[in-house]
Amino acid sequence: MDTSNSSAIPTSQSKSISLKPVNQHSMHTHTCGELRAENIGEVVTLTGWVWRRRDFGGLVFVDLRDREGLTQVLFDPDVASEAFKTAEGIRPEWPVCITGTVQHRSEGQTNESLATGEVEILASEIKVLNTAQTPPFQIENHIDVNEDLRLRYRYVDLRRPHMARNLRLRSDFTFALREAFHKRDFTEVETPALFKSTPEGARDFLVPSRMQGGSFYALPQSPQLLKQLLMIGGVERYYQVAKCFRDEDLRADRQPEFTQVDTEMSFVTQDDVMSELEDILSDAFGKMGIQMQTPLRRMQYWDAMDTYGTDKPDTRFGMELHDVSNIFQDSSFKLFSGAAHTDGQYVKAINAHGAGSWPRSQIDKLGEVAAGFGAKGLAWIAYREDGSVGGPIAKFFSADELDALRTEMEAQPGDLILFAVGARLETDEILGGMRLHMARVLEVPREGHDFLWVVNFPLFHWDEETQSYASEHMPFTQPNEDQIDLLDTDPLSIGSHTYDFVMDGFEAGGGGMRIHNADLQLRILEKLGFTKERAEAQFGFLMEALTYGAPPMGGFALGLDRVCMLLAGADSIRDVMAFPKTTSGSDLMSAAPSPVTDDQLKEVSLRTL
RNA sequence: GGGGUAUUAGCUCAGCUGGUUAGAGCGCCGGCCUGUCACGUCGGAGGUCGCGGGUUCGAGCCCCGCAUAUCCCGCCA
Repeated sequence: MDTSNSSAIPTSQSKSISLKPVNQHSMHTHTCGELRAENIGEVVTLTGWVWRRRDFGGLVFVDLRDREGLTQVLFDPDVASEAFKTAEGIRPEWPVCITGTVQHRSEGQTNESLATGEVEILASEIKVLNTAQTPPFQIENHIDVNEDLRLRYRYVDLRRPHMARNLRLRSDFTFALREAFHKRDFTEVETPALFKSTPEGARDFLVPSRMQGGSFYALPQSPQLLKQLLMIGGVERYYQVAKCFRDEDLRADRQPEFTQVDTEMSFVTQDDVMSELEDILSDAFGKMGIQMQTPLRRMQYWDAMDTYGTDKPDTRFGMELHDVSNIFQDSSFKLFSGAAHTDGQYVKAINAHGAGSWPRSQIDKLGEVAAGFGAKGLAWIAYREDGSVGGPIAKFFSADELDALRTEMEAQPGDLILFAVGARLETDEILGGMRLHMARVLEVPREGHDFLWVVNFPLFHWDEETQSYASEHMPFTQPNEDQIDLLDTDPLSIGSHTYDFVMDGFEAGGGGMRIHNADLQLRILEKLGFTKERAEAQFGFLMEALTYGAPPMGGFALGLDRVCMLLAGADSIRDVMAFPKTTSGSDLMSAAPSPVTDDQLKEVSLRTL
């Protein structure tokens, strides 16, 4: 969503990183964002694109735009008749080179919304460097353009000031991270983009091998295995700005290729890694003008689930989940009292402030929303403005129950209490989803940025579909040492050395300590349903490496695109990527993916003839 | 794989209950204009109403299918 005003000046977000070029070589003497009153009298040359042209017949104004901003150029036939004639014929988006004298604008004609608004250039010469077709859409922030058109003409879209600003912001933040890592003696190592297919987890992008027909590389889903091997290789402190590839369906915050700022450390404890990361992140965010208080809050996984209904809570607003099972233990409403008396069953609730005055029909529609989060129905009670209690199930509750509920939920007149009944995770996820939905609909304010760790994820969860244990994070995660005995008796209760970095309700990064013992790694893989043979075929190289003196290690990966999206205030990571793909995985500009020739297929043994 | 929304001029959109020649703003082209800055003003061009089928005397509008974009669920160790 474009919220910027019409002043079309891309500016770098980060104040502390110097963007002033040193010994810059180019056709111009100044940028279009640079000239001020102190430059008056100087003869300057600017390059850029024609943004707007205002032709007064006897006088032409041109706003010249480059990535730094806008400068007004004045063409006066009495000063330069050739240049004036040329200026009458130029059109928007033509690249031009203009030479002239910086002068103060006429009395009362300065433009305060423009950084260069005090001055203008009285042109003596203009060189047309190229012409341009009328662009498919106008180069303005405040125009919403269809995504397909923007992507088809991405190079035009990128000229829009907010897009230029986003790319600069991303560059600044990436640089700040690199600086932070580098000055803490991390080594940046590039790992291969052609690697082995390890189809656990996300689907791999496959690359057929020409030299070994019938065999395939895969593009890495992350450098996870490679960075562990780097630790075994003695790198000790590694980082990389790494492209990752996952062949899964897209979302506003998911692209098939994306960037992680990946890191790993050796001879460390979990606290060592988290403290180091806090230093690095607060350093980098600080350079973007964002204060991050350290140490960060650490929230236990199950606390996050039970209180916010998600493992990536946005804690900038309340509306927490409450376990109200006790209140309804003896209720005549059997759905509630039944659950309250059953082990592992809960009655939980959230309070949506202000939705209690909604009309019945609107509240009923929430049931469909809740169904989307797995609810079979949605029970609710409205505390009406007139003091009465509304809702189809209100009649089942005693005055005591309603009072206890009112106290527990801190319900005021006009509040709406939404219930979920069922198993722990089930109720958490339903109400977690409803909490975000209600916050969005009720426009609950969410100011500033919110950072926290969610720690101690379970090692496994039970996958109903495959009827097997599955890693909550990934198969190389170090289990809590004092719970390893539970592997054979109660694996689901084992916690792990894991930490997700949550920013504004997004999973902005995640990491953990890794298994550095080959036997334990094999045990875990077997628990995940691997036979010894398959574990060997898939991860044998890793387990072999672990036997050559693997140090204790742990690390982290930051989702660079998501963080940049949040920093830019964008709605999609597409807006902080230069050339993103559509939700069907197409590049509309180049029309990739596209068919290839039979000859190409034969070369990689995908077609025989 | 499933669900929602959208698709009308170059762009963003309006188009009522199915009824005459499909409109607006911006942009574009041309004229006029020496202080504008989203300049003003006068005029003009510009439409396979996403595509295919159907219902109807008549379809931009109703029905079916398809395509594309987008949001969400599944999926994303």
